[in-house]
Amino acid sequence: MPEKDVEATLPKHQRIRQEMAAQIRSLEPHSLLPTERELAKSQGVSRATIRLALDALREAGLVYRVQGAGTFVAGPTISKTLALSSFSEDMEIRGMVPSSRLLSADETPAGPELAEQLGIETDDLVIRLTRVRLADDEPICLETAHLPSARVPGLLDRDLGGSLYEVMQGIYHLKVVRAEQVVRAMVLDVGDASLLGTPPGAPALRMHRIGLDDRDRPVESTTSIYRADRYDLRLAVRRAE
Amino acid sequence: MPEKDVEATLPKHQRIRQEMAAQIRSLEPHSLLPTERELAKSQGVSRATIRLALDALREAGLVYRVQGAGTFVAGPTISKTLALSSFSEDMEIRGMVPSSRLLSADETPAGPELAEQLGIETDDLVIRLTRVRLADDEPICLETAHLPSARVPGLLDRDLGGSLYEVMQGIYHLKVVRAEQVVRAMVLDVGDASLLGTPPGAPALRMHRIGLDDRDRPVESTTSIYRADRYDLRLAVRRAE
DNA sequence: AAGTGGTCTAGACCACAGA
DNA sequence: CTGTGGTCTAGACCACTTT
Repeated sequence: MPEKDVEATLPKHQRIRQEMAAQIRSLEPHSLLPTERELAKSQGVSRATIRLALDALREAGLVYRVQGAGTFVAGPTISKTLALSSFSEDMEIRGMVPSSRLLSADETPAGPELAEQLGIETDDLVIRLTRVRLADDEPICLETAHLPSARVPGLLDRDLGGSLYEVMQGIYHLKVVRAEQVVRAMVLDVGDASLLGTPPGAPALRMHRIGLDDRDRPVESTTSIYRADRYDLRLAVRRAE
Repeated sequence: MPEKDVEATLPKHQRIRQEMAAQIRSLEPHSLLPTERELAKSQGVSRATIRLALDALREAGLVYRVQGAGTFVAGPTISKTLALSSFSEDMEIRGMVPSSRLLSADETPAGPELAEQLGIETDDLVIRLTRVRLADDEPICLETAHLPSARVPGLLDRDLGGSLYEVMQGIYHLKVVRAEQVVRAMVLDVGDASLLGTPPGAPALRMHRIGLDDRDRPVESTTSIYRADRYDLRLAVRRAE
């Protein structure tokens, strides 16, 4: 029962954050929350701990604070703060069933560009996976991932039909916690269009991602091509400062 | 001289954050920073204050922390955390000179869709601005903004050739601090293509934004169409939690 | 074992909003 | 004015790594 253990060892501010998040969903936008001092008292913790929880809720776009006035429930948010997510998670959030069709899986020397992106040598090996990603059995995305072979030994022998992130984390203890993404619009050529089941010349979103682990080391360089008619990118952005 | 006053009234953790950000830029990636306790001592503040500064630096992607080991300089970041920015700011960051060609400016009833987005009544008035946005005198983006007339009285009589956000903030004290964006790929039709100086059928990024002020009230609904060959979207994303 | 960041406490004063 | 969130202190113990 890891479930209970995890909950038991959760820091207080995270537990409080989760409880409050659940409650907030049932409140009207712009309703006033209890004051930080009241929450501290009722939860039996210090105000600093409550502030940690509220900070996270504000970061997630669930509440906003007005100095001198109080803390309020935010308006509805269609999108999280563009949390980094895998294709599988992304589709599950949208209520669809993700699947995958493997087109190719091999190992080659990185070459100059990938070596630079992944922080390895030009002739170090990388594993290259090309997959069609489907949601509810409809092709949505064409994805080519490159991983440094040294970080994922034996990956090619594993089941590659599901979430790559889950395999990376579960088997290799590789957690992608940060990524740099570049998004462009493009039109599909004949080859890509046929793989995605669209007419050639249809628009698509081309996303390139370099994923970094918890020590800021690059662990993936992935290019994804999404059908524009089945996919959009939703993001909540906040002013810096 | 508001300059000095502002600096003088800056909270300590923000001042420390700025100092450290400047120093970090001259350090090698993955170098070890002083410990939080050392920083607290050398800056003459408490550890909690140092942590506030470091939290902001981590949020900005400049450092990462490893429990038990220390705080380190992050690798180079091509993109900020997709800070919310206006077209003008966006182009200036890319080292280009932004300008604007006004196509139309008028006032109409909101209608059901805009009313819903802006939280106003269907027959409340909105100001609609359509502009071609240029960078270094080349058309980049076709932008249609809708603002609730009640929030920006007399806007149509002002100079609309520059940053709308600057006018909103400077004249009307409207600060957009948060936005919901939806990004899609599209192909340009004949009309849009000719305004942007591209062939019809060329790809473009279509971005719709609802901007919210510091009290979470919608203040703009804007659609921007960017030439794919002159514009990409760069974003740094982090894992939630 | 020693030292790091992660969490938490119990206070305090400040700047600001609102009646 | 009162009460709010914003900032800050000076501790303490815990979880974790060992650049």
